Amino acid sequence: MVVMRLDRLLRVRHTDPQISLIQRSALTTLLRDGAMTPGALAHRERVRPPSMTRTINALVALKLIERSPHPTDGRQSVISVTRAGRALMSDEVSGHRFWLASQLSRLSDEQTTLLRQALVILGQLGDAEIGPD
Amino acid sequence: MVVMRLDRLLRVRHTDPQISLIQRSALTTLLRDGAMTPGALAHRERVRPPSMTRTINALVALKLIERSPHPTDGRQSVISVTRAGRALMSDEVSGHRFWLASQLSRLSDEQTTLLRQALVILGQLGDAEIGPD
DNA sequence: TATTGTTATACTCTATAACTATA
DNA sequence: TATAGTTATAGAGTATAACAATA
Repeated sequence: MVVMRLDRLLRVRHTDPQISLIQRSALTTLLRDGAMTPGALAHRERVRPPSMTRTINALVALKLIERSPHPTDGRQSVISVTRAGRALMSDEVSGHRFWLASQLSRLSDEQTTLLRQALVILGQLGDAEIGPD
Repeated sequence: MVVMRLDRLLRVRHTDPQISLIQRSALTTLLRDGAMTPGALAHRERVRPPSMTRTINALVALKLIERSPHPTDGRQSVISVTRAGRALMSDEVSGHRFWLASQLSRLSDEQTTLLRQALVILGQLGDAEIGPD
């Protein structure tokens, strides 16, 4: 229940409408783990390929990511973050332009540390059925 | 990002289709905080009144909650959980019938304790702008 | 005139099924 | 024949705007 309400809160408080939170999530994964195919990205993001196709199309239209042909398999393509995409994410992170940042700044160091550890556990829970790939 | 992916995961792994997770959340709030008006419930759940109207209608149709006239204000109504609603939630909790329970059982005691503390902090974060009411 | 709640409508994100192209 | 990806379509959940009833 807490997770669901936080999710709704994040969507509502997401005051930078340049890109949606889903798009941001995909972009973050691409930056963290490097270029990958649409299928791999869908897998990482825990959505089905058609859902990822829509997100990819939106980000391509914004020129934040780009499709390149796969070197060996003509069916696949490789998605990578453009210079503009990196700039956008860099701006957002460095500028602390989000409601979330101000909320987190209210916490004590102990609480921040605890949350950091909890996120690791929760992330692993989410990854459990997927594997490190 | 972790919160969003957990939210998607919970929706996908929600294997008991008797009621949706949103309906479950509303029911949990009503059980925890007692009967209240639709407006108050929408406020607690961080959704707008029209969204809550839909959830309430679904739960009323399932006879899990019921509307009663407000004692002093004819515009409002009071939503309370029915006997069937209590029974459903009781069954679900005691039966540990969810994917989530099995996932959590994989964790060590230390991890469980840490998560429990983290949920308190996250819950307060979510409540910060709303107040104890 | 203000407030509570509902109805009407539209948007976002997700999914399954069907289709195209390549392996 | 199987796989990767896209397109078509539908469902769930949320929002804003407009409306009805009551304070």
